[in-house]
Amino acid sequence: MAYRSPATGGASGQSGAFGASGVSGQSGVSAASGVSGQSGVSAVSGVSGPSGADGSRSVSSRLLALLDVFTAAQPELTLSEISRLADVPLSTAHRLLGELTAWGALERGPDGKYRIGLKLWELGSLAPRGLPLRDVALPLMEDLYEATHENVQLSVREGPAVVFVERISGRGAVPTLTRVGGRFAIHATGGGLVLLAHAPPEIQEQVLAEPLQTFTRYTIDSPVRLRRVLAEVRLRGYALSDRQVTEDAFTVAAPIYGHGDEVVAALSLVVNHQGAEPAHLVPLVLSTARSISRLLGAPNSQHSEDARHLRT
Amino acid sequence: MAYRSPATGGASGQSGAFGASGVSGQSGVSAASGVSGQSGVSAVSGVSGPSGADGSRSVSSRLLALLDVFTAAQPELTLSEISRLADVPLSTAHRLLGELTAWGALERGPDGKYRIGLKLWELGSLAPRGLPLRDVALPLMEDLYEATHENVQLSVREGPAVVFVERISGRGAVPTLTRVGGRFAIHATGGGLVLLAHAPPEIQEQVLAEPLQTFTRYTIDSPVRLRRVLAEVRLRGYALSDRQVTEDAFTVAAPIYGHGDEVVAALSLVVNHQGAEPAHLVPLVLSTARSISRLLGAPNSQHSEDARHLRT
DNA sequence: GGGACGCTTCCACTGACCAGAAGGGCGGCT
DNA sequence: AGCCGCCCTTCTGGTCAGTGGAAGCGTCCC
Repeated sequence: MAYRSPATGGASGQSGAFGASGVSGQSGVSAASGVSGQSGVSAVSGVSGPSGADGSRSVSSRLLALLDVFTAAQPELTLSEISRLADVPLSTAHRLLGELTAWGALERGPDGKYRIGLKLWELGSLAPRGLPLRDVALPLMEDLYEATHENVQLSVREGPAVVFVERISGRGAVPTLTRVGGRFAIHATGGGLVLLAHAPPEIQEQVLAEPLQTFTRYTIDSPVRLRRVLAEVRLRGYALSDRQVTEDAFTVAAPIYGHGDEVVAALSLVVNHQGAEPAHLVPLVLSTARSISRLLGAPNSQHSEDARHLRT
Repeated sequence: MAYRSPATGGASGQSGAFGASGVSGQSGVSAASGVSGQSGVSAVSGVSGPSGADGSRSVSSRLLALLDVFTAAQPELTLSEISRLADVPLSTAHRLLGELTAWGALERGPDGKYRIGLKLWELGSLAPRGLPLRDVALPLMEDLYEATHENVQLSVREGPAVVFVERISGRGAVPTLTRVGGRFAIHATGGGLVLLAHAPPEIQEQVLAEPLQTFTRYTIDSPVRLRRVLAEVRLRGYALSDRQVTEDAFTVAAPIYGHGDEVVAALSLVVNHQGAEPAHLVPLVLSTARSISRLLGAPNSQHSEDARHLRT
């Protein structure tokens, strides 16, 4: 049985939010290796919530734990590394990894290391909030890119974090810390602010209740200010983020609506903060976002009838 | 050396027709009517009944079987649909799906249907042959797109099939049948021919031994001709595919090399076959492919030895 | 040449998983 | 309206498949 104390060694829990690898400062808590519904990063002490507090038990959770150890920083691992990180006995890990490999979820390189297999990538590409969304948005993102040659990003919300689904960045554009498939703190990025502003109240409160990680001296770090900014975002219909992630990036972000006029994603344009002209950029982003919403079938984004023929 | 690569060994498994497995019964069969080989390249056995066979034994295989029922044609399924398709008892499916959902591999929509979750998409995005490859290639693909405004595609080989990893297509470009994350018959597409030409002999023989699915009257349908074409591709260093998939598409494809100068992917440009000028397009594709190879660290693609420091 | 490390295989034990059946809600059909 | 079928959810005991310790072996590093 699990004689190892589960909690103490904070290092055990890996998964969690792997933000930008290079970012200094305290790590983003992570934890939450359990299976409980809420990826409750917040579960700091608080309510006991004994259900599933500890250890992976069932086969499936072990299987998933094995997959969970793969991160952007460590995309290739050996058997024993996986066994240690996932806290699964070596022989069990060996067998399960063998099954995963046979199925194609994992692949083994010439060096014997395990890596995520293409089959899993194919499967993941079926996620409605992933590629299908991207497929609709990409052509219009291309247009925005060609018009500006800046960073164009598409992001969605996953719990209290923002996940980047697509990104176009020219060589001359401002460098950003984001990566497609990567997570980031929701209160810092422009797209995150849009998504948070339209998130359910409980999510907002959850974010507001936790310490706000800072990246630059401009990063929003007080709940009061964040609350005010969110209200502003809702009011104006777009978000601005001035050097809140890196010292030279200025972001304009707008919401993208789905079938039921709920916010399903955010479109953001990241430019150099020097010479940025919000008055010029905001209409560009807003109109592109609206066009994407229309393609997604958002009622409020349907113009009159002139948009009919734009459907593919 | 090192450890044996289990790659092709017993990978047969159930490469299960991933494409349009018309499981819905009903009248949906029409699509596959004309197709002899269907996409089931490997599944030769005509055992239609649920009798015997059934490899689902271990828990993990059932878990994976549950995931395997999601296809591009059916990205959202109910519990009982999944149970039927995966041939897993209802209660078992219910429990396993619950665990998958708790972990984030699946999500449930407001209608209760299951769909692939964003977490799985994030995980899949770590596949070395998926996004990382894409991240390197995309900027150069962008350049090629801006120069031509045609379809630019990036594909890799997975067993005896070709998988499309990235695709840029303008609104004015020729329509193609491909989809990012989707599979296709390897002998028909331009990128597939490149990948097959540089694939291990056993893969080539496997493809040559099976009936070659045809899409147009120009599709290569004889092993003899395919063999000749492959030799030609190796000799010239690029592949041409004239209306072999659709009646109006002309494709130029070139190999992309990795660290060890092995072919890891294919870059293809799809244009309208009318007015296509291979003499003009081939150098464009070749040079772009070579640039990507160089970024990937392919020795033979380095211009001189001064490129040493480009290695990551 | 010794030691450490990592991968693979084996096998007896046990507790986690499987499979039916029952309960309750929703929507379509007559 | 009422009926009926479909679907989802929960529960319980028996059984077997998953578990993991340990040993064998190859490789790499001191």
